[in-house]
Parts: sequence; structure tokens; C-alpha cells
Amino acid sequence: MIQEAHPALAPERRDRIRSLVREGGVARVEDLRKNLKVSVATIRRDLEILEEEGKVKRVHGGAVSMESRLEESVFDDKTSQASKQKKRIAEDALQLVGHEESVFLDGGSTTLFLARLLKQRTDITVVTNSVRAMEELADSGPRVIFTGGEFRRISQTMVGPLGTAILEQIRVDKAFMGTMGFCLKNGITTTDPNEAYIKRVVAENAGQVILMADSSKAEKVSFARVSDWDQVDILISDCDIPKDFTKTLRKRGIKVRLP
Amino acid sequence: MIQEAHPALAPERRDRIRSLVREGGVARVEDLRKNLKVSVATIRRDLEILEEEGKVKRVHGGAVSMESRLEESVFDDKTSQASKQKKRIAEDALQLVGHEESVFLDGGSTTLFLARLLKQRTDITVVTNSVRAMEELADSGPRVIFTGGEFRRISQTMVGPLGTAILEQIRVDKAFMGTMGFCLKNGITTTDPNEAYIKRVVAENAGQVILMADSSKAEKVSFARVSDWDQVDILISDCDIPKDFTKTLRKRGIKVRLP
DNA sequence: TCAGAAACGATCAAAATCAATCGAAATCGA
DNA sequence: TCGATTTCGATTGATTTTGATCGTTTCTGA
Repeated sequence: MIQEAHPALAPERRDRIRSLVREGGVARVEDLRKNLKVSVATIRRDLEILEEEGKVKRVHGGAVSMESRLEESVFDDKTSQASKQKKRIAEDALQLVGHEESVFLDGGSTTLFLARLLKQRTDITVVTNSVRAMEELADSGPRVIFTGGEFRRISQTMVGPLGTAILEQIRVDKAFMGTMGFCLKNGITTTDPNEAYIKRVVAENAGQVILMADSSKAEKVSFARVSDWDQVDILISDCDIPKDFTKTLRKRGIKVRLP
Repeated sequence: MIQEAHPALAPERRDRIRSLVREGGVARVEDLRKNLKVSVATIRRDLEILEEEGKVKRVHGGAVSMESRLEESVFDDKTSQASKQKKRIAEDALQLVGHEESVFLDGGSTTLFLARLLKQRTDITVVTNSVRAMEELADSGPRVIFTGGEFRRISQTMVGPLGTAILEQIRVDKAFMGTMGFCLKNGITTTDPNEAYIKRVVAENAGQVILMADSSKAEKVSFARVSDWDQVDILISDCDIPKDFTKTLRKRGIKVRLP
């Protein structure tokens, strides 16, 4: 085999530009040139094409992504401590998913990490109301059932009464839930009542409810009440939550895992 | 010309090209030549045939796969004739969408063009079972209701009995449908029975059914029957469909628009 | 506001790739 | 065996892509 590298095919190169722009949110022409080893003229031409296709938006010095959504949030806190914790929580949650089980995936970034891990599992069925989780599993992976309903842009999830139509017809072994806040007194809370309602319906139709929430959510209270602690079977969090918090929960029969 | 001991048969070689292109997403002519030990002329001829069959898309220097989901997003070929027709059909369809109406968007590339145009309209409600259309409208645009159901990877749509749960609860003013084939004798047909079923349910719950299909779909018959022509109110196509075709349809009370 | 620097678009030439054509070899039927 | 047909490879002129140059525009900091 000859190791001499052929120049990448044009569509290949544009794809690479796309993902570079998307990853960073923005990218400079000069950086792209160095990365792809072509002239700036070519980069500009490619950006022109990608702009016509609506994939990127050109700005002086480079381009910004027009298809952020999914990667955006991950990028924001890729290096942050919270993101590492979320990843560890997701890896722990993965071990709870048994062979040929059906699981529900809630919206939120923590469960999105889990979705990414579940892509390898083709033996299970994933039920979700999260568009991002859906996108993550769109190419390959497990059987996917999407709840549908009215689309809520802020959270990129499906909510509202229409969304329960499908949920009521199915039952999942395990429901992996995220949350905006949890505390001993007020239980689980989130920002939107519609969102909370869906979560409640899911919890009712699940064998086990597993709450995934890092310590930054502890003792936080949000606007809409989701449920009390007696609905929760397992909490996966991290070591930074208060000691007496875990003690109290365990006394109430809730398994607490701190990976 | 002296051939080697076991020259690959032509179909055999094309199959190999297909899988090579599919594997990498793209393949260079030069790499294929080295791999298959034939001349570039042969490779080109094969690629030409495979392109006609819709298996690959030729690009300068090689070819990209058309047999995965990736291709469509990667390869929005604005220059191709079919793509231009689809765009024009979508632009015509846009004019049918009135103020504050609710519309259904089917899966398929033609309706995806319409989705892109509808992004500007915030006064309407869009109902869809297409993940691609959903993605298109995820950032901003009209109110979106997603049908949900079981996810079908090939078409990137939601199908199956679960998908009808929401559809039965709503009614849309206009349903914009795509199709794999349509002919006078067999009506509208598509590849998958589940897909066909959803289309039927939508048509029943729509004020008007508008079929969007370019002339390449005319006189084509696919596996699963969707409906007969009496379900269709308007057909938007292009000038290349047979003259007597439009005449017959108009006689049967169907508006035919050829932008 | 103004000047220098950086980035941009347009243009052109070189290189790579393509399409068309022709002839050689293999296959098939008689 | 012969001849027709198909498949393949090589050549040549046309087309596409790419990189460099140069004048123009946009950004930045004083």
C-alpha cells in the first residue's frame, strides 16, 4: 500500500468543514485551511456552497454553524466538571439496562449522554420524547419509539396532552429521568408544567424510575412539581451531594448510587 | 487482451464497488481502480451505471454512497434536475398554505423542501411524522406537532399503530403527501405497508390532500398501496408528466398544478 | 475619523478528472 | 471456425477543480 495521501473528495471535505464548524460553533478560515491542508480559496468556495445549503453562515474571518442544536449544548460544557459527572452518571446508568429491556429516556443533557451509550445496544427498545435523543439514535442502534406530541423548543422535547396518547399504550421496564431540581422537602421539580405532566405519566407506566441528576441540582427547587420521592426507585448522582441527603433517601427505601 | 486467471464478472465487480463506496461513504476512482485491478474507464462506466440505478452519486474524483441516510443530508444536490423540480413543486405548494392553517407534512425529500420554506411561517401549525422535517423546524418556525410512533430508519419517519394515536385526535386543513409512485390504474403506492397505513389515516383526517410528486414518479408502481385517486384533491408535479395523464385526472375532478 | 492589517472576491493558469472514441480481446451462437 | 456482440483499456480533447495573484472591502485600534 502506498501511504501517499490523496486529497479528500470534495463532499468529504465539506462534510469535515461542517462538523468542524458545528463542533466549535464557529471556525476561522485559517484554522480550516490548516486542518484540511487546502488553500483558503478552496475553503471559501466550500463555505459559499455550505452557506447556500444553509449549513453554515459565513462571517468575516470564517463561518458560524447553522445546525448547532445537538452538539452545541455538549460543546458548551465539554470540559466542565458538571459534564464529566454527567458522563459518569450515564455510564453507571447503562449498567442498569438489562438484556432485551425497554427503557424510557427523558429530555436533558444527562440522559443524552446515556442515549449516546445506548447506540451500541441493538437488543433493547428505547422510548423517548426527546428530539435530541431521537437524533442520536437515528442512524443506528436500538428500536426506537417516539412519544410525539406538541414540540417544546426550549427543551427540544415533546409535551402536552397529545404526548400521553402513546405513553398510555405502552409500559417500560425502566424510566431514566432528568430533572432541573430535587430536594427532600419538595421532591422533584422542573420548569414547565407540561413537561412535568409527561414525566408523571411516564413514571406511572414504568417498572422502575431512575433519577439521573448531578449534585448541582441538589436542594434546587423549580417551578413545576413532578413527583414526590416515593415515585423514585433509584437515584444516580455524584459524591458532592450532602451526606445526610443520601442517608435520608436510603432510609426511605431509595437506592442511591454515587459513581 | 490477456485476462487474469479469474476475472471478476461485471455485476460482481459493480457489487464490490457498491460496498466499497458504501463502506467509506465515499470512494475515489483511483482507489477503486487499484482495488479492483481494472482501468479507470471501466470504473467510470460502472459508476455511471450505478448512478442510473440510484446506488451511488458521482462526484468529481469518485462517488458518494446513496444507500445510507447520510447521503441525503450530505448531498443536497441543488444542481440535479430532479432537485430543481422538487424545489419548484415545494414553492408552489407553499402558496396553498393559508393564514393560521394547520398542515400535515409527509416524509420524503419533496416535502422536506416544503418544510424548509415553512420555517418562515410562524402563524401556522405543522403536523408531521418525518424526523427530517422535525429537525428542519426544530430551531424556529411554526408550532410543530409530531405524531410519534415506531421509528422506521430507512425513511426516517414514524409509522405503525402507535403513530395513529395522535393523528386520530387532530384534524389538519391540508395534508402534503409525497409518494414513491403514482399511476392511473393503481393509484398511489409506496414501499412499506406501515408507511401506507399512516398516509391513509392522515388523508382521512385532512380537509384537502395534496400530492407532491415529480414526473419521475409517474406511472411507477411500488409495493404497498396507499389510496386511490378519489382521496386526492390536488396534484403538484412538473411538465414532464404525460399529457393524457393530466387530462384524465382533471376529468376526475383533481386539480393538477404544473409549476 | 483614519491608517494599517486582515480578509475578501474575481480572475487566470495548472493540474486533475472526465467523456468520447477507437481498437483489441473475450464470449456466444451458428 | 467464423462473425457478431459485448466488454475492456488506451488515447485525446474537453471540463472541473484547485491554488496563486491582485485589487477591493471590512475590521481594528489609535
